[in-house]
Amino acid sequence: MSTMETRQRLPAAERRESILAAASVVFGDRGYAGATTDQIATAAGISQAYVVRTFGSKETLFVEVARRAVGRIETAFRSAISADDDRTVVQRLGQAYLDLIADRGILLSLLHIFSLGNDPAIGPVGREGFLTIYRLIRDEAGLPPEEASRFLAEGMLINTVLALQLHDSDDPDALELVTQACGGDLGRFRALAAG
Amino acid sequence: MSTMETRQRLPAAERRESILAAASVVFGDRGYAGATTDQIATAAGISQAYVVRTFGSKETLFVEVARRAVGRIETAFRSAISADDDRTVVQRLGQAYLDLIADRGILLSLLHIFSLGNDPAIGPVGREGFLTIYRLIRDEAGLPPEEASRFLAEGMLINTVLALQLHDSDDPDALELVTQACGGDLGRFRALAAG
DNA sequence: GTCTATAGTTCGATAGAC
DNA sequence: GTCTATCGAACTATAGAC
Repeated sequence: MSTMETRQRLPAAERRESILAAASVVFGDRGYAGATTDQIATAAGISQAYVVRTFGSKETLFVEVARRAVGRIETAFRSAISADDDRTVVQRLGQAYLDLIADRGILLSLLHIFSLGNDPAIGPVGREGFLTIYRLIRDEAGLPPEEASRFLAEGMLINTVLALQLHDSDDPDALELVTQACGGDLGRFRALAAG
Repeated sequence: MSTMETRQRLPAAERRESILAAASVVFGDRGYAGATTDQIATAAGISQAYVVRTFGSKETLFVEVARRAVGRIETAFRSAISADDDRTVVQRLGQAYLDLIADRGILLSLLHIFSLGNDPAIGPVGREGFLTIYRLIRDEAGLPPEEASRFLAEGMLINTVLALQLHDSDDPDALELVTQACGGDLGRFRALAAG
């Protein structure tokens, strides 16, 4: 008897989604060049060849993951902007950004995309995504350029401490820094990152 | 007759330095996994085998580049702290950080190191480097945790717009953002990045 | 101190069966 | 819709000559 459960036959759209989800995690952990289509396939529970077949190439898949990640941020921010409770817009946006930590891979994939501005295929996608987010918080949330810039800076710090896994460190300085980066609630940061 | 100039025989120490300088640029552009020892060798004007021979492995070379980059920041910051002119410490540190853009590769290599916290060999080096810089600006420059954190955040944003090459964009929003990120002097940012 | 040659591995992509 | 098998390219690292 086989220890492997039978592979499921899925409609194309669902299979695409499951591959994108797996790819987001693997790309987030290892970066574009460091990730292999075989690791993504294993994470998605299918064969390596099928991953490539579904998206045409590793590069196309990465770009799709990148666009999805930016789209998730846009959605989360628009929802935060229209929430209109007793907090300020910036507070709501910050909260929304932190919540994205729970979906492992989104912020880390973006970090890797933004670091490859030199790549002829990936660079333009990264620039477009970054500017899209900047315009959203400036024009739709109404933050002046200076505040919008500061907000993005705080986001980049969150991405960095998340990638470095400083929240899992037992160094008191690391925890102090993570606490500052996430606006005070270390426990929440850790819980979201552990998810 | 050969069109290639004769290769120079250098003392080991000098050769190591020239390889490290080349590796810093290539790793900064492509990341750890994306860079090849052959690209580094070409940039350094020597053979691929000699690069590996000199450092034992690509990984060892990358770790050495990372430690050098952190060391450069430490040196620059200590110098800024002890400068003691009419500016504030934060202003001097910010200026010192921006000046590092001129040495192509330092900030970009660091960006890539910080994004690989999950890697068993590279992760610890990244965490150690990041915390070293945090402690320096907190304990030696005397910034309270909140200010130190904000300073690091601004640094991460600078790294990001630099990697994305937004300073070369002709999009007005990109330029506005870079201007904010570097504290107002876009021309200076561009000049430094152009090298 | 530095090179050429190459071994050994890994990886993305394609072909073709079911 | 999904797999197995495999090709060909790219890359790190080693061996050995000069």
